[in-house]
Amino acid sequence: MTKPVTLKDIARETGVHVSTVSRALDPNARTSLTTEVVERIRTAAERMGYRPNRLASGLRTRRTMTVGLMLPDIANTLFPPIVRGVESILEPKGYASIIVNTDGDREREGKLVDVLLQRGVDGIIHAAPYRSDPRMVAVSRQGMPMVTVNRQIENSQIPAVINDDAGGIAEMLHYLYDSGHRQIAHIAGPQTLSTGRGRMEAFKVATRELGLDLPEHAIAVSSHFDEDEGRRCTRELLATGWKFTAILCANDRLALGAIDELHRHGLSCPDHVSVTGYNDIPFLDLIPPGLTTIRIQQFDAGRMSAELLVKMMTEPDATIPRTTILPVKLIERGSVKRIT
Amino acid sequence: MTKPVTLKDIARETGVHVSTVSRALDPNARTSLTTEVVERIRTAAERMGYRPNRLASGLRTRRTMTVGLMLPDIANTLFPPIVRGVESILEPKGYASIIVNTDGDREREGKLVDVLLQRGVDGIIHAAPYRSDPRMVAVSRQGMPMVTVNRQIENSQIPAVINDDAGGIAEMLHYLYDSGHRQIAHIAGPQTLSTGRGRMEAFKVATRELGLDLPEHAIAVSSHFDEDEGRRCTRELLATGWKFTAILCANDRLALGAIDELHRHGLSCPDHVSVTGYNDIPFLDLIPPGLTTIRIQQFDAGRMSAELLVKMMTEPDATIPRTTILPVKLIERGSVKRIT
DNA sequence: TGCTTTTGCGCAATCGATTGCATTGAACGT
DNA sequence: ACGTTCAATGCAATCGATTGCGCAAAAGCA
Repeated sequence: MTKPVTLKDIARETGVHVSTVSRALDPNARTSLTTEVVERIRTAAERMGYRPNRLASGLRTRRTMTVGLMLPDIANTLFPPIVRGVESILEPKGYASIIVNTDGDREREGKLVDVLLQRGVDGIIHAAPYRSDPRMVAVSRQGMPMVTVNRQIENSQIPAVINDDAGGIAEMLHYLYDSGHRQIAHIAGPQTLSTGRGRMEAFKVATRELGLDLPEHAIAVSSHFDEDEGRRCTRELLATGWKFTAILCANDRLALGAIDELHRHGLSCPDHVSVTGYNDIPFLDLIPPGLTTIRIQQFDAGRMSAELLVKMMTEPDATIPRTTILPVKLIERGSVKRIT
Repeated sequence: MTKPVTLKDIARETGVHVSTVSRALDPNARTSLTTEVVERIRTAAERMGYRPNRLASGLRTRRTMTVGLMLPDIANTLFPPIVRGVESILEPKGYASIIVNTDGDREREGKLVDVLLQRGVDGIIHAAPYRSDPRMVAVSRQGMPMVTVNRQIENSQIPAVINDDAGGIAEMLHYLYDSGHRQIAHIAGPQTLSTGRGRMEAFKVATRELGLDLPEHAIAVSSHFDEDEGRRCTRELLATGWKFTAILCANDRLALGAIDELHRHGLSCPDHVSVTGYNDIPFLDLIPPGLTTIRIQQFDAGRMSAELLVKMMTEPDATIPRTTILPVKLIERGSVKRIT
């Protein structure tokens, strides 16, 4: 690699000291320097193709202008829009981000946090925390600016940007109720995740408020937010013998699995059973019968989490909202049938 | 942030010089040190929770153990699997990656390369280059290890890991031919990209070899690999009045757009017109009529590109294949109808 | 004009880890 | 027993940028 131009090179070229060059190139501290000198240095820097060495400046200032972005899995379509939202704020401000995939594995999460710390990130945006996540809480307590997005760590002071799960689930349940459904099953997400737990709690609250008296086995709990678990939980529900007319699923992939499993049992959606999802992942509108779901604002959630993080990194004493809840929207498609 | 433990801290604690600590902790250079000392230092380091500062070591050694990963858009489902493939190699070796999204914008690409250079990346994996991309070629010429994946920069020495476009297109065309189709249109990808250009050339070659005599306007060229352009090109094809029975599209999203546009004109796929895609993006099997397409190996492409890059970074004199072509596979679904 | 204040810039330490060279002490050979 | 060799560790420079302090010259003041 051709040796890059350094401050020293510019200093030699312009006949001044490197500290002068440093000051001349610093847009903030350009105090007490002749404009003539500043101009001379800046043109020289430009001409020589100077690019500041972020490593060196990071070492000295203890600010690397790097943030860590922890995801469960970038290949899960839920997360790329969050990433873009985050970048939309960070990149213009000069931050670069290191993305790591935890695969929902606590041990990996631990290793990856270490990786981020070794690289001296200025802050961390965590889209894959567990409801209880002592390690991340500890890192945060040590003073590392941190925000969670999409999920949250319960009983912690870590700011979270989440979607209105309670509102979304309630709205969906009312929608099913208004469509005539009374026997409504729920395929819940993993109870170790705030989204899985929160949506299940919301389901219980909302059914109670509606006066629905559902059997104990109306809820099947999945261990992963994926199609296979959607299928397994559907089998579990069918095996109870209970005659439900709708399944409210904690996310879209569980719902896709549920629809598939219903078909295998000769039950069609929505003719025999209505199914609803959550998140509104891409291409859902093209997949028959068109999953009725709750659209969440992934990009905005990413954007807002980055805004909060920047504030935490640059204004340590600023007041940061503990929880930011974004509104959601019911998307009506074909997977819910009105019954009488 | 609580001050991290440094070599100096360990040196003070164990009563030796920092250079001794450095050597004791270096798995390679642990030569000529008493095992007793090494052991004492290593346990102390462990106990104190030492984490090496990658910035400092990178500054000194000029190896940051960081690579840049340039994508068009992480939200495009084609790319996350490539990213995971890349990480599967880099992460275990201690590399972190900085991901940037070019959005197919040359100016942005330039800025982002600068960002990567400032951060002293040891190498770059580029999944979003143009067929002609002088800036990236220049960076490569300066000695920056670089590999392109999925696409390639033509007339350059930059190693590329790509899929067998010629083979895939030929296979698909033969498949259509064998299904009785003779009037076959092509919606080509952007001609500024090696994939768009290459697949179109392959289409021409393969039609010639089959003795198909297609009209000039059998090919509609898109400006982006997306649904809207698929629709526009389909309108263009329909407007010619030529009676084609199949459209071979340069990628899946163009194909989805094409099917949609055909429907709007009262033409169904595959009953009136057969349509084929390329890439085999997720959920395609769930979208009727099931797009017949070519499956490419994204994860493996990512993995191999990372393997090549690692080799370039660690063995500067190693021989690196200029082009690595991965096999593809035709996935038969319902969007092609056999005609007589 | 002589003294104080301000301005403009250089000096040198610093961030944490690495590494060529110097040094010390012990082992070795004769 | 004494010079030589080698093993084990210390010393100090270095990577590139930043920044508190200091110094000299210029400006301001009476």
